[in-house]
Parts: sequence; C-alpha cells; structure tokens
Amino acid sequence: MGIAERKDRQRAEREQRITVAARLIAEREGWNAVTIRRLAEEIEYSQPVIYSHFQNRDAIVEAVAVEGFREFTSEVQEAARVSTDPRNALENVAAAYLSFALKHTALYQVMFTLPTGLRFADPEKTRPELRAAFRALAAVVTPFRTDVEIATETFWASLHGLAELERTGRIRPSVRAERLALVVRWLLGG
Amino acid sequence: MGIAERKDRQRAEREQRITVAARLIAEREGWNAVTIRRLAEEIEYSQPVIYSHFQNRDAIVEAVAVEGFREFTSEVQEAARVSTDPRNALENVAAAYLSFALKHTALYQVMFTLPTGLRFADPEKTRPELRAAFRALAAVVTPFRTDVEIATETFWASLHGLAELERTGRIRPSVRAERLALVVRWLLGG
DNA sequence: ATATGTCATCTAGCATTGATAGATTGTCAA
DNA sequence: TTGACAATCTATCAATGCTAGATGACATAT
Repeated sequence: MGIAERKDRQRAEREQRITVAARLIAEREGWNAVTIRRLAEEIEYSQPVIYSHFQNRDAIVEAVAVEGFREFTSEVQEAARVSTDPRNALENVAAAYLSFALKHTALYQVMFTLPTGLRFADPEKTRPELRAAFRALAAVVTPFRTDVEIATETFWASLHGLAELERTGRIRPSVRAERLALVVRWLLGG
Repeated sequence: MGIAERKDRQRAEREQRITVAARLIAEREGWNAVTIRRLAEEIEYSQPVIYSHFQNRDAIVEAVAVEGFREFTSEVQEAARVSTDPRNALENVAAAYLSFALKHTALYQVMFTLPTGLRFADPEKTRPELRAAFRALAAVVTPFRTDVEIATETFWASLHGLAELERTGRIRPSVRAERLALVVRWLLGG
C-alpha cells in the first residue's frame, strides 16, 4: 500500500516548491512581491492549496527563515572546519557570516529583521535550528574566552550589526575587512 | 497679509499631527496598524488629505524615522555631555544607545530595520539628520582611536546588533550590561 | 466493474489596504 | 455679488490575505 506514501511524498514536494519559490521571488524582487497569488501561480495550483500547507503567509516566511538557519549553520561550520587554527577559525567564521548575509540578503533579512515568531533567548520557544546556529558560533569563540555565552552573544551582535548596516547602505562596503578585523581582534584581546 | 502665513502654519501643524499619530500608533500597535485610513481618522480629515502632505505611506514612515534620528542624536549628545571623562562618555553613550532603541522600539525599527530610502554611506543621498547622528557617535570614539571612521562604524554596528538581537528576543536581556561592558572595553583596548 | 463516500482542489467572494479621479464645497479677490 | 481657484470630500479602483462552499477525482468495498 504505497499509495499513501506517494501522496505524502508529493505533498512534501509541493510544500518545498512553495518555500523555494517564495525564497526565489524574495531574493529577486523583495518580500513584498511574495504574495499568495504569486506563489499559487508559481506552483500551478489555486490559492487555497497554499493554505493547506501553511496556516498563513507568515508561516511561509518563517519556513524559509528556518531553512536559512540550516544553511547558515552549515556554512559557519564549514568555515570553521577548513581553518588552520582557532584564530584563523574566528576570522573565517566572521568572514563567512558577513558573506552569507550579503549574498542572500532577502534570506538574511527574514532570518533576523522581518518580524517573525522565531525566538532565541527563550529556551522553550526556540527552534532547534536557531540553537544550532548559536552553537556553531559559540564553538569558535570558546577557545578564547571563559565568558563564552556572553562573548558569543556580543560577537554575534557585532556581526549582525555590520551585516545590517552594510546591507542597508549605512556603512561603507569598501572598509568591510577592516571592521571585521577589529571585531576579531577585540574578541582575541579580551 | 498674514493669511498665507496662517495657512502655511496650519498646514505644517496638520502635517505634524500626521507623523505624531503615525508614531504613536506604531509604538502602541506596530507599524502594520499605521494605515492611511487610520491616520485620516486620527487627524479628522479624509484620506486624500494625507496624500496632499506625503507622496505615499513610505514617505510618512520616513518622516517619522528622520524625526527619530533628531531625537536620537540629541540623546547621544546629552549622554556625552553629562559624562565625567572620555571613558565615562563612551559608557554612557553606549548605554543611552541601547536604552533609546529598547524604549522606542517602533521608532528604532523604522530608523534602522524597516526598508526605507534612507541611506548613510552614499554622501550624496545621506540626509543631514543621519550624518549628525553618526558624528555624535564619532565624537565619543575619537579620544581613543586614530581610525575614527572605521572604529565608529564598528562601534555603531555592535550597538545596533545588540539592540536588534535583544529587541527580537534572540539574546538574553538579563546580561545586557555585561555585553555592553565588553563592547566598551574592546573599543578602549585597541 | 461499479457505486460510494471521502478527500483534494477549484471558483467565487469577502474585507482591508494603498492610492486616485472627479465632484463639491469653501474662500478670497475683483 | 460673482467668478475663479484652492481645499476637501465622496466614490471607486486594483491588489492583497484569507475563506466558504461547490466541484471534482479517486481509493475502497461490494
């Protein structure tokens, strides 16, 4: 009786097509262009079908954000993995962070700045994908600090700020490397 | 012939009532609640009157943001003014920054995270209010660094990141002071 | 093979939004 | 008083998120 399984599979496939389309449209035309009608058209189904997968538009956005955190985490881990030593890992991760944020601006935007229900600090409501991302950052901070949690939060905040201010055109892209070097040096120095 | 002047004055007054209402509603119910109809109702005029003051909804939001930058700048300057020495000024300004961001969350949101046309890094398009805010921050950084521009950008980014991550519930409010202390120490230490 | 009942999907529509066209009112100068 | 202009309103548009109810397909029991 593989019929039910096939249906499940096709359903999951269609669900992914929705989030993939949402992400693609957002990256190309901004999140305002991601409308239910547009998504329905994209997957070649009528609008109510979208609502059989997601409770509302926000839930779609949130699903894209969660997928973003997965990719983010693995990119950070990869950056740490290919490093020669702990200090180099810190540099590489910092660079990878900014690179990720500036490469997928719409994705990053929805992960961090658009209002979604995703939370970090409340252990109850935090999704595992978010916690994993934090741990990946903490891993490269740990060798240098005893106040790992606080230092990681601050490290993260600095990188996030650099990404956001540059994304919104408020600081100069030309001296990105210098700012990154400052942050890394700070973390090493105490 | 003070009639024209009176009209100008009344018009300017009405325009301010619009932005004040927008800000108030946003602070109480979020920016999604700031609709043209709601604003029209608030100032007791019909909707098209709003459009005789602002080209579109975004222009209203932007006007609120600009006013926010004015207040922000003066709060930062005040924090620096009442300080005992340069180091204390740095601490006070950092604290004032976070305090401002967390006290007027909707205002801060529109100043920094909602998509508006406001820019910093491009000297041509940067509004004077934004530049003034940057200078106010740079003023307290200057005593400690030769790379003032870069250090200020990084300082700003760190504070912005701390504010945003805390505002969106991604880092713990309980250790805010410790994170702030880290940022200040970093800036002092090199 | 066919009838049946369930589930999947669609058509049509709702209320709300930003924005605008055109009618209407008010005001001031001649 | 009247004519013209400016200020303001009513009415409406198209797009949006979302949902109710009709319609269709399809697996299963006989």
